[in-house]
Amino acid sequence: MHANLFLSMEYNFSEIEKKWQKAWEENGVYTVSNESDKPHYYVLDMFPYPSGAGLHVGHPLGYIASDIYSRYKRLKGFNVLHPMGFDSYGLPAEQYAIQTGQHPEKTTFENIDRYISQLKKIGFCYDWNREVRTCDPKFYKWTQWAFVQMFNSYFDPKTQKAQPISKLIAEWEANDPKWATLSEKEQQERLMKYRIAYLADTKVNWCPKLGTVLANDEVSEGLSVRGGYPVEQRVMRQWCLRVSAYAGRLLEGLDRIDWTESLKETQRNWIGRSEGAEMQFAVKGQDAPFTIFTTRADTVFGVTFMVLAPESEYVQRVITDEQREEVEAYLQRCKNRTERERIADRRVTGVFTGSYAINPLTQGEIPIYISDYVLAGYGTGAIMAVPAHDSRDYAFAKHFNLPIIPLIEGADVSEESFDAKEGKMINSGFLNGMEVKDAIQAMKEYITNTGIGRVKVNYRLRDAIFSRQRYWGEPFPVYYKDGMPYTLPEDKLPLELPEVKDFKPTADGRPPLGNAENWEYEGNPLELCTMPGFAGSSAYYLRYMDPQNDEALVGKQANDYWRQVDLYLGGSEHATGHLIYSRFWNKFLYDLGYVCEDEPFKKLINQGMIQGRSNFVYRYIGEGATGNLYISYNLIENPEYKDKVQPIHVNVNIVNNDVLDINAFRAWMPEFRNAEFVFADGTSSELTGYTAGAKQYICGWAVEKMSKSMFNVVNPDDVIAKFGADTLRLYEMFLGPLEMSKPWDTNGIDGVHRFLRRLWNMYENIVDEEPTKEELKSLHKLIKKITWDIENFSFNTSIPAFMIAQNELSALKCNKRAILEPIAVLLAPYAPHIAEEAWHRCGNESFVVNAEWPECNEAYLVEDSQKYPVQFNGKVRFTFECPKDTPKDEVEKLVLAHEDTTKYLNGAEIKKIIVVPGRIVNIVM
RNA sequence: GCGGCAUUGGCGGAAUUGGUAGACGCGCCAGACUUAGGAUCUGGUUCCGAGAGGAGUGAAAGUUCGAGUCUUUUAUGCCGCACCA
Repeated sequence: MHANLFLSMEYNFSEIEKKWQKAWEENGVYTVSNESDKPHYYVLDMFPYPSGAGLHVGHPLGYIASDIYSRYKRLKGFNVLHPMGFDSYGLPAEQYAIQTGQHPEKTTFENIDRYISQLKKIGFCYDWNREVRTCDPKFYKWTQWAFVQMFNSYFDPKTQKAQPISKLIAEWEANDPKWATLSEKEQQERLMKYRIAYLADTKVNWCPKLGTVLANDEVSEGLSVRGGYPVEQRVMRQWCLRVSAYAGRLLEGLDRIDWTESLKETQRNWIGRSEGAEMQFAVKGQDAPFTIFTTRADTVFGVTFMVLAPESEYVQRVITDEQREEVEAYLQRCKNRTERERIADRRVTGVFTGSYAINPLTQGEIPIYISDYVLAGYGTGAIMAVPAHDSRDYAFAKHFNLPIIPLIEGADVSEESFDAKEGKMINSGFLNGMEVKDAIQAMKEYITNTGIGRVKVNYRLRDAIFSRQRYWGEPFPVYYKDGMPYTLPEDKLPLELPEVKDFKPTADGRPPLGNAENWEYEGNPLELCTMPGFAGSSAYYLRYMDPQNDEALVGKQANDYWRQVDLYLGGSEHATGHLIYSRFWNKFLYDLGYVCEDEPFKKLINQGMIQGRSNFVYRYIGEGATGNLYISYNLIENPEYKDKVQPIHVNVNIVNNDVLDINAFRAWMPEFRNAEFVFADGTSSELTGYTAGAKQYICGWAVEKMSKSMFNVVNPDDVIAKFGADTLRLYEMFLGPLEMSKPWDTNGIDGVHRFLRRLWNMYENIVDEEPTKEELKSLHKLIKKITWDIENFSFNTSIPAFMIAQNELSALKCNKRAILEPIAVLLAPYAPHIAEEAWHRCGNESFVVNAEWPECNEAYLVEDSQKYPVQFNGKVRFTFECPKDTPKDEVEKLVLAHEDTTKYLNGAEIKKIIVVPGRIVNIVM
């Protein structure tokens, strides 16, 4: 009887959460319509790769934040699109399948199912009817479709827009008599140089271990980001996307979107705009000059040699016969060096070609060298070297004993180069006496006027390599005829991924699709490569707007309604990959009129990473050690144990608030079965016979990456089983500011759980009584705070606000509907299940997720003490408004004359008035 | 080397426009209830000091009546870019 009564009051989170998740699903509460009178708002999470390990506690951080914002926007009366899907094509999914010896389709679907069940338990308000999977033919039809559009388009530099390639053909037909004389193949070859998706022989990052080429953002320090395998440079015929054509617009668009400065800066670096000049240098004894790029046109008078990249097309032209052997040896050496070796070993290397260039200003003869410090892919692959004012040229000049001519007054170039762009020019003909900045400008004008060169903007951004010699990706809708590629007609899309006998990658780069039978179109062979992982993720946000549409990627009506992603949440690791490709892809579709916004993501927030928090036990290894005695962390600095203990990672799931569950520890692994302990108070389990309970063993801890080998992975399912989804959601937000990295630390989760339990108790017996002024103040303070927090993405500070309100109201023994009902609404974004139950306990039939957000009435917040000045440190403070430029003594007079002054001071004697015009007045009494 | 961000008690972190630093939670201390406590409740908890009082937001300087907040210098940590001419 007693026990039953007690149980009925208990906060049974698992029952409540199951009940409401079921009710929401059955009633289609989160189903979103494209037809609504309400204002629209689109909140998007970066969709996950469904990896084999499942979700850990770090993954949902961003999802929880976006869910809070979505629910808030709904309560504010918006029609909110908040979808979820799976980035299920590409390397990670395939690597997992290979490692576990299964077909990628099987593992991918299993992983997705697991992800969905984990996500559903957390109580997100996703509209699952709109789920997309990039490996679904219904979805990748539109990835292939976009590729076909890119193949059939070119970038018009005049309008800075993509145009149908038919326009280019029409122009050539009209104005270029040569065009008609070209063969079909020659015409195709010429067009290929303009297409936005094009096939070209390029230097690529080839990763033998993964058996595929990789894009620049998939390679870091010469190793593949995925797996960390070595990457080498190779020339291969590959599909590429002409992303570089959009460099200017990608850069300029950053100014119009609400992203963090650091992320924009990362993209600006990656795009790498640099303003400079291209200049022609004649080669002695040859007709054709070659072109270099420089940002320091002012330093032409100090050029003492030229350098070509080893892969430069100029190289063969300038090798003299006597130098040929030496040069070829050097070129061969460069070819064999991996990217990683080149980066690791930065010793100066190079070779003289035997030829000389003519300095266009001094007419002096300068030697032409080849060195791998000049990159073929940037600028023209050739530079003019000014050792006095460029550190790389300086190192080269010192090594080969070449002259160094200082060009700036006072620059000491005996030990190192002077790279700064400041000072007065010397030794520079007509530039002498000018400031560097003016000299750059003057030289640009000079070379433009004399025809030596022209002003040029260069970008570091390269075209994206779009082929992968892998199985698990979108097939290209491309067949080959006479060695040239043609795209499939649109009504043949999707071209489905075929079954193959062996899908594993090959070390020699033959794509697995070569194993497919009948892989041809009308007797012509189909492309064997597949698309990279970023293909499917580049436009998925558009598909959510209109996921069932068979006629278009996104229907015009749906796109006009939702327009773009209003809020995008995800990790900053996608800054130079997905977030560049998506912006490029969207701009391309915008140019062709398929979407109505030029930028895909209006506002973007990066959630911080959740690191692991590892726990340690300390095995005694000193004198007489048996190997199964463990010393409590607080004792390891004691003389008897210092330097005689060995830290061992212990599973964080058997540690609670750094206290080890010693029975669970003994059961964890056979080697710990007979473990004995020295507890926090110095008593030993051997001596006292304790096995559990009263004595505590304290574990040490450290912040490390969350990984299996450190036994610090925490599964959200376990947290939910123990505390419930609402506690998990609240606690993840409570950990700290959204955008900061922080360790997952379970210490303190009890505090949040306790709060929910106490709150729960307040909804036991609701009454319809008039609230007091104090109760109203608590409520309205909370409304104001929570509203501000959510609008400013400061979710971590909301939880304390709820706790304070709960404390205040339970001290007042408040159980009034007028107070508790709006609190349930305020809580709904954060802890939707308990809020729903509370809402129903207040007597509501509808769902709290459809309720209306309460408005704060400031009148309840005004206190008598706030109407009058706050007194502190002998000063009286209040705000006195007057124009900012009022002189100080004038303000003093105004203050003294003001009726409030006499009222506030209430007869006290004024000793001093401190005035800050337009702001605050302190009056010292 | 270049760029961005951070630094506040034993810990995570508050302080929203320059206005009483340390909210809230954890941990710890004390008490209540209890056979028991890794349950619950109440109170305390920045540091030094018995106290009055003093010091205090990585360090140093500056602006200001007033600085965690603004400026400069500097130290440390994290992240991004890097032979990009």
